[in-house]
Amino acid sequence: MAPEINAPVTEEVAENTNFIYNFIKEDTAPGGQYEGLQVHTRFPPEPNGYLHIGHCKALCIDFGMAERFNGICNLRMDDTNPAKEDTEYVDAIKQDIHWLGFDWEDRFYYGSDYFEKDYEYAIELIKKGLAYVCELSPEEFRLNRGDTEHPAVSPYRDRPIEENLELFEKMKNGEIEEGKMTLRAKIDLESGNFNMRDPVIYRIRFINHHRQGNKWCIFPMYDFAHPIQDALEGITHSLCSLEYEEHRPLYDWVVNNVSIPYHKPRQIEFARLGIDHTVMSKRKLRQLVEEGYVSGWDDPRMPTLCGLRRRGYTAKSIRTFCDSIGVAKNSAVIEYAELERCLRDDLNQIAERTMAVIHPVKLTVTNYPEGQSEEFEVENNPVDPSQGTHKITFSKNLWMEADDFMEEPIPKYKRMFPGNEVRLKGAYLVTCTGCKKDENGNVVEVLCEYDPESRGGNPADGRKVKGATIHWVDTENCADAEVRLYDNLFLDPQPDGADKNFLDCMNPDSLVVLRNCKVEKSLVEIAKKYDEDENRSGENAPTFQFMRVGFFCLDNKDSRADHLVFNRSVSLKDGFKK
RNA sequence: UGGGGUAUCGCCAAGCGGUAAGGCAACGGAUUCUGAUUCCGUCAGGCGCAGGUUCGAAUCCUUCUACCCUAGCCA
Repeated sequence: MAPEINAPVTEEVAENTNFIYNFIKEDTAPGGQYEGLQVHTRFPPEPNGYLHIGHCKALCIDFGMAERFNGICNLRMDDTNPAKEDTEYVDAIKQDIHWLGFDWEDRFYYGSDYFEKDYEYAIELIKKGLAYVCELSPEEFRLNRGDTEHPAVSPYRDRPIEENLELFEKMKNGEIEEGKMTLRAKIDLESGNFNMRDPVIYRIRFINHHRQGNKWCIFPMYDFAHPIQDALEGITHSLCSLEYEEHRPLYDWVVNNVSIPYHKPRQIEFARLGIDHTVMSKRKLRQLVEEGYVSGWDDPRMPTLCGLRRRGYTAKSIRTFCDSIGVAKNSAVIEYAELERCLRDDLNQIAERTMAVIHPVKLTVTNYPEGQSEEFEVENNPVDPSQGTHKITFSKNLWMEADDFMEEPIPKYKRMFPGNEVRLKGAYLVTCTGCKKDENGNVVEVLCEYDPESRGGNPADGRKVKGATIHWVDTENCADAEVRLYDNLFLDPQPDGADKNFLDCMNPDSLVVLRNCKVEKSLVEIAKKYDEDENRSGENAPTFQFMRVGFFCLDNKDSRADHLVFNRSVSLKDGFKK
């Protein structure tokens, strides 16, 4: 049985309602303006850059809201400005949206598909006496825009309709120079809302359009094109960010003065997403890329979807995040910790556990026979036993984490220090007996003795181990790896602040590369398989939890089986307070 | 300055005249072969300020304040 149109999919749980949900519910309820219509939204990115997590919030609202009402959502490339857009981004945008798990089915459109219609509607406005050709140059236009006390002025406002028609035709035919003429909507030169002071709705641009080629030299402005696109697609709810709020009167004006075939769409605005310690504006992100502050749009420190994906963020975690932050009109800046928590939650369920030592120090089990080796089986994921186990080997010579040894322990330290007994994860109990240092006093080797009666990690006498469980890898059975540790791109929580240059706020240590890390040999096999993957940039790379260290994934660009590169997606929470 | 918005715990956020949900963070404690996870507990005598209406106000009214957006032939 087909789901009933507009019946909310989910039970009406108070937690997930928001003002937009409530508006749509009212609009589609009996007596509402869209009673009997299917909820229809759209996601309209401009193809001039890569999608970032801010877009994901919009995506979740546009697609999510439609889904919740058994409605549909279109994907539309908003490409009315030929100067800024490029086909290059279209595929990347589609890929990112699909990766997130949203589907526009067969409803993929370009704003430029409507140029013909836009043109017809412009003619309609002219014929109604609601638009005119203005010959003010851009500079003159600005000077005549008026101010708080003075209305705007255009000497061309009362041009006869016939003449407007002729001139607009000339504009269209390429007979008029760029900047010499515009088509303006005749609305209200005195409006306190400057968007209504006879806004330009068409400008001349002799530029190749990425899809229309040189078919057109006049291009509709967003404020004119967007409401028409929405109306023609049968959109009911046109959801956008807050900065369009004062454009709404113009949106409504267009919709009300042009003969649209269906119902009038309703624009509703919400606050865009802000996250601390990063920037979200396309201009700034582009600058980071172009000026080499990051390695590209997909640098794992970038808030772009391709960057987050490369970093190891799962689509699920990003959607959970967007769903958890709410929808409101308050300009919010969410703490990065919120995003991290969503990632940890997801990865904790799915990431295979493995041992890796990122700051290796030799650990020698002095009473273990030289040349002997044995195998242990360790669980792949303790929170999900169905993920099985894998084997690791143990010998006299191991690698351990430098952090896990202190010659003189600080209070509450329960790792390796002389005299302390700890457990080597999955293997044996060992007691630290000392260390060796180089001429500079740096610890180069830690020494310990194992308890042969504790195979598997459980002592024969059942004694309780006070020390920690330490991770390790066998020197005889490990691989070298490069590990990239990431931190916030910006030290300042709000690099976007009005009085600062965001480049001055950058974190010089946002990337730390460790080149001599030791990982379990079994990861090489996984990396080999991954080498054959043909869509590495479009999906998540194999992801692991390096026990006690953090969640890591293979780098989708630089990692190869003969040169492993891991990105730290997120660290583990560290409850140890020093 | 004109116009448009927004103010509820460190960060989000519900609340729509009946006596402050929830999440994140933080902090205790329990369990744990990851100082992780999980689990339990604590966390606004108060809703930007000041008045007013009301039996009762975060919710209604008035003044004020702070912050954000906007004044492109960008979207």
